[in-house]
Amino acid sequence: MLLRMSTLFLRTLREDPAEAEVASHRLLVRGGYIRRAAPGIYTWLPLGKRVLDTVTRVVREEMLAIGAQEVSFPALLPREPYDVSRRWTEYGDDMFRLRDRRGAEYLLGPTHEEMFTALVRDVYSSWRDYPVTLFQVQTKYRDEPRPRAGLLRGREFLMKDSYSFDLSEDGLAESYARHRAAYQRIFDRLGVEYSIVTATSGPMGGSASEEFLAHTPVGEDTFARCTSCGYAANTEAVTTRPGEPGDPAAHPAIEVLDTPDTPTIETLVEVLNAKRAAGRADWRAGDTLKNVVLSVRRPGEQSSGRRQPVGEAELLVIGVPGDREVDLTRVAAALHPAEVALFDDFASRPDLVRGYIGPQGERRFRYLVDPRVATGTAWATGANEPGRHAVNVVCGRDFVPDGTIEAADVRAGDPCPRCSGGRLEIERGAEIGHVFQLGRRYTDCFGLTALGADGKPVPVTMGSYGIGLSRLVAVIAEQHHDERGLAWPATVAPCDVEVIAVGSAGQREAALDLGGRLAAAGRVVLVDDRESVSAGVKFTDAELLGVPVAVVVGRRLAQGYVEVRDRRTGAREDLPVDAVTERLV
RNA sequence: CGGGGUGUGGCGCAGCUUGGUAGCGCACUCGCUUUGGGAGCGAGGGGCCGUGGGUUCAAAUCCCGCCACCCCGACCA
Repeated sequence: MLLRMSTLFLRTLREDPAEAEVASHRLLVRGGYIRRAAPGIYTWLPLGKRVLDTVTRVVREEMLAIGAQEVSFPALLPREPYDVSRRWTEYGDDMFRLRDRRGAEYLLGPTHEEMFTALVRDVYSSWRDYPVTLFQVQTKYRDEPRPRAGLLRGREFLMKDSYSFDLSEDGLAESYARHRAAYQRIFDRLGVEYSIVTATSGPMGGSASEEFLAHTPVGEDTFARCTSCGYAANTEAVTTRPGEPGDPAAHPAIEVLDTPDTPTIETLVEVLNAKRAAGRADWRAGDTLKNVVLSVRRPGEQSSGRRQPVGEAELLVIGVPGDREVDLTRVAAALHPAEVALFDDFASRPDLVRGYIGPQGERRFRYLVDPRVATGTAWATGANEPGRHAVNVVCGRDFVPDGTIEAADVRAGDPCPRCSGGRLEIERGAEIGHVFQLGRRYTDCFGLTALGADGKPVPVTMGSYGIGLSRLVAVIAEQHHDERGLAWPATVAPCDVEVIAVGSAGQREAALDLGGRLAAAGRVVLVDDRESVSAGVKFTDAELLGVPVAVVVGRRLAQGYVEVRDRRTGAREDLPVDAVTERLV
């Protein structure tokens, strides 16, 4: 295929768009790949459309290769199936909702579990029909609270979603493994650097779940990775190695100290050392027990889909070692779907002495602790009176927590929860794929069963697998660019070669001729045949667009030579015109 | 939802303090020159100055309200 720059629907921008912060957004807009239509909603221009289609094609090929069958649901969906799954209410404000002229309610699909489940129920009935995997490539709609970074988080985005239906846990595990392997092939082919991390399942519900996170500092996910074993997990899902349990009776009795004006851990440590509390002068923040008060709200019934004040807020206190912060993202993941916020209405709870809270004695709140707070460990903590703290407060003797929770922040250097001796490092990533074993959450509520060989119904278990296609374009741009512009991997580039004509009509004709021959040999070629555009503009545009190879047809044409440039390495080489076809085909 | 900021031709911005009927660069059109690293000169086309109201002889500019958008934090492919 031959594209001519003189007629291509493209206008590059010399300056960065004001709103674009991250490189992929900036360069895709400047290079004329996409344009903003509305917040978080983008128009694809010819070059961008080509890249998106290529990414889609690769994904489709790998899905078909594992036996998945493609279907296509509407993006505009009726309310009823989402009532069945309760998501019409549970999805909240992130769902785009609308009414038809009769007042009937519709939504723009944020994800399609319901539709797939109902479809399989309506079409299949026998155990002989299973297993089956269906997928689609569909535009999804989510009214994100904050769209950002161009394609990285849009309100409209293109997604490949697939769903497996199996009659056994083993079957589900196999479908899951096949998808996981297919995803690895996809991302490898597309030149993406990524990690597979264990994840929490979020609002879809279900059990086993892994995310594919592309490595990029502009990603919105943080994950931890072990430097010696293969462990990797989203920080939300990182588990903490429990503290060593000990004998609660082995510690001296509680001792209460006057510690005026010590509202923070740092001041407390200073005072403890100054007073040689419990005969020690080596107190550190990690020896104290910090108690953080949260209010937790369970999601309640919602009738209209608008978010309403729901339920009573429940008070929850979390105990973590004093050298740790409570990471609200992790708490929210642990308590999902409840909503979590820092508690600030201390006036209403005089039993909670701010800055001096301890779990010992009688307590009127639910108390969860970090796994490091094991039975038999002793702590310095608040004495539930203003200006007083207690030492030798022993877990299992002076207080018994109501349970443990993953609430403390995860840090680089923390011990690996899986192997011994391994340490965690922290990285940023953008979620480009998510695979998980849903189980029967949807098949149960839609009554999807298969008629078994013995004439009895067999439950169907489900897996759900997604790839963000439009986000992938942004991620690839993010991982493959430099200060001059994009530098696409060959597999996703909008064209294979850009032939740049520099000079007069002779060069232009030669460039078109060369481009024609490359195209005839099966390459996708962009020829910059623009007249009255200077060589400098053509070179900088070529670097901005990021086609992997450029061929400059210019001053050495008279001697029969052209220059071949590699966008990635910057390498340049003069070649006889006739050798170019051989080299690039 | 909390914090910061911005709305002026397609893009990037100035003008606002001190009201006088809109300007610069890029892009676009025409002509001549130039021609391997964002060319020069000349001539052009294109703007409800986010929106509603108010003050005034006169509002992009001053006053009040509203709306929208962007960026940083809580959510997800």
